[in-house]
Amino acid sequence: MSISSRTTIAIHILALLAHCGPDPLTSEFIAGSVNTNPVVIRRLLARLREAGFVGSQGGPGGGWQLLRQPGKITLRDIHLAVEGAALFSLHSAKPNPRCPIGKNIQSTLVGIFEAAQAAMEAELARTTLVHLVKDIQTRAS
Amino acid sequence: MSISSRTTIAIHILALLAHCGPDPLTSEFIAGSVNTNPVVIRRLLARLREAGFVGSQGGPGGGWQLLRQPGKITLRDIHLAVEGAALFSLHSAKPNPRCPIGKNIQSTLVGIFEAAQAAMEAELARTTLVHLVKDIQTRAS
DNA sequence: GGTTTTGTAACCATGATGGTTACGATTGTG
DNA sequence: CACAATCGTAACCATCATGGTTACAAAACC
Repeated sequence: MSISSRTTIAIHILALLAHCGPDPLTSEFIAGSVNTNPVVIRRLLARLREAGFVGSQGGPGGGWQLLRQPGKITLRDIHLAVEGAALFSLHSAKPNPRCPIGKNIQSTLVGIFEAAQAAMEAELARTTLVHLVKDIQTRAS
Repeated sequence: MSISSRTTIAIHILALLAHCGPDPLTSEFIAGSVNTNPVVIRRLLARLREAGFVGSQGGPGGGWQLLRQPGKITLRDIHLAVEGAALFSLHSAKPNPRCPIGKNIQSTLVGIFEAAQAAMEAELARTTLVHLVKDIQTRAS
């Protein structure tokens, strides 16, 4: 399988917050842009709040605000905040320890997979929310 | 989510074929090393055969053989042969085209996600089956 | 007090995944 | 030719992640 849409939606949410300025946005408004249910948005925003990217405020006029400068949030940060697991899955059952390959393949693969994941994340780290929103606005014009 | 164990199992299978030399291995033997069901192995090997990495032979003494030199098969090749989809998923429903962010975020993200996937694959491409088997054998000693 | 909004639990439909059984087709051996 | 070994593949199932939905309590503001 592939990485779920959580990373995409989280990036969308934060890009919208960065684009729309300092006033709070409600989960319902954000859901209208993403085209999904507000609860899905709130679930994701809960993770982004744990990571310190956003804050929330209940009641009328409430909603969600960016807490950190969008130039200091990279797509890698967002991805890590909402997608916890390692990129590659190892064997579901432990391979045969009496086979020379089975006995040692996991410890060898782990290092390779971590390097591949790090390379992917480094590429995501090259784009900040400021870059992203500028790119999006460029396409809009 | 993360990448399924298909890539890991496929690498395991081909490493075993490279390690055990030219004689064919049966799916049952391979399943014993991977610790799973032979049908799971045959399903994966069917994809690897489509990619031209292995050939099969029925009947007694039959089984599976590497068709290409293990120094010319990289982990990237194996990954691509068994895991088809793009690494990142976009929105499941189309974002709101009347929102400036929603209207253009997908076309912007696609390029970024492809670059991230390419970086990950480039890292996998650094390891061939020969390298991998040597690393595994080094750990075994 | 009443409205708005968040916070979160609960439930569900869907799809991917991996395991299992089953059985036909092919191949080699005696 | 008969038989055993092996592949090829369909069918079914249990499990899990995902995302959508409803519901409702809690907090905040007017």
